[in-house]
Amino acid sequence: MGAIQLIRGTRDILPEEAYYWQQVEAVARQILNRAVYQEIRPPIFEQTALFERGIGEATDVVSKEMYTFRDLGDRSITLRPEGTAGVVRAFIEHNLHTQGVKRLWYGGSMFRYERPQAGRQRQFHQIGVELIGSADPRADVEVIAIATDILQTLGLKSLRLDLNSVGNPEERQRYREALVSYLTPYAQELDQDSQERLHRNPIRILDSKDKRTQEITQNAPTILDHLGSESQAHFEKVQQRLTDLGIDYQINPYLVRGLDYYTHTAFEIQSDDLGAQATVCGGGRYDGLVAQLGGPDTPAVGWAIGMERLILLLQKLQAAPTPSPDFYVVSRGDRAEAQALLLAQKLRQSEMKVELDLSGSAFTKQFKRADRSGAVACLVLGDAEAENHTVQLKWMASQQQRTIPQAELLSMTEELRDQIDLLVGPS
RNA sequence: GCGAGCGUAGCCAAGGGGUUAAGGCAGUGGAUUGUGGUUCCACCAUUCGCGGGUUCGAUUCCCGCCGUUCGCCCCA
Repeated sequence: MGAIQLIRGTRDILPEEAYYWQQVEAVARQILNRAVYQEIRPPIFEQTALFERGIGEATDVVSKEMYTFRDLGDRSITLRPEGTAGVVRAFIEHNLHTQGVKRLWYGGSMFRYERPQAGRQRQFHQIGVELIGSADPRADVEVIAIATDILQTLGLKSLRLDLNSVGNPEERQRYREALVSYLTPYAQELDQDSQERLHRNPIRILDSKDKRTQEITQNAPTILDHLGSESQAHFEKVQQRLTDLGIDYQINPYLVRGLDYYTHTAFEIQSDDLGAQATVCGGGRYDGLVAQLGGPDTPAVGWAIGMERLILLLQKLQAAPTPSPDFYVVSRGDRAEAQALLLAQKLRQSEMKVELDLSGSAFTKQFKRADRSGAVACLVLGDAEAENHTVQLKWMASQQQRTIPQAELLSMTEELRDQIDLLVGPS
């Protein structure tokens, strides 16, 4: 068939699902507002070099997952694979560091060329925060607390917060060497992937799912043993403050994040209900990134929530309500139809929810649809009503019906509102 | 990028080398041309993801492609 279909790894968010998106956006907005985070909207595409420099050329994201192309001016353009790099670029470009500590949030589409899977798409959406300009451990805790607040307010339970410190670059380098020398004698026993990672990215071996590899790494040195006293103090403070706030976490020394810019605190919030793509929220501190991208040396911490994954969880928790109008307007005959349209418009302007039947079919059919729409009441206009400028108001549940002048109906919207709220509750 | 499973209507599906491709839900029309939720009737896939092959004949068997699901990898 000739119909054009959507591109692999993309999805249409249909009205039923859009309900959940709006719910998440509303909750997130509210909680971010209270913490006085401001929205920032960088472009969806940037110079390729931004991501290469920011995320790291050797990372999977940059080396094989970017949507990169040349535009007509022969510039290398990349659709953003994550949000932090663009936000930091904007932070530097507009000298936002002159404004002290900046608390920013963003939302929108990200693009990665990956094999689609449940909870993993090529175009996906994130909401993220960046707290730029503070090295205080309380900053780490603040952003984590915002994330857990959002998730909790949405009703999500049984999520795990995994916490680790990846130290500073020097500590990580020392650790890397220690790990390689520990693993090298076992090289032949490691699984295929891990053998390849031994020199390219040994830290990743720690979260291998291979059984034998896991046995070997059981006794491997951990990053936590290689932290200097400052890093250690920072990490301990973060833990202490999390505990103060009553936020449960578990230390996971194997937690490694895939983007190069992370320093010190790294964390993930995971769910058991998502299969292989368990991470709903991931983030951490990135003290080197602002300088790395040409700005003043500025510490920062942030996270991103995966909207699709979050919504998968939400959908398991609660069904989306179907929207139903206050009034369903039934009409037949030219004059009546014209008056019905006008009446509907006026009622909407008085903040009533009104659905107008456009079919022109028999009243029986229109009432059938009115019933299915879940309307609280029907407004009926036929030839007789059109003639007298009246309308029949029929309450669906009680089947009580009376004839009212249209002008009167419009002047009693307050009472109608009260009555509807009484019947079905405020919407 | 690799491995495995799946692909019959808007949704859930039965079927199986030979022409009528079950059924249910939803939808549309009617019984009921001015009044709903029940009921009854009718309609609703010239076609079984797409392309090619085998065959007298394929939706059914084979191959390729596409999509999707699960896992690996990676991450949100």
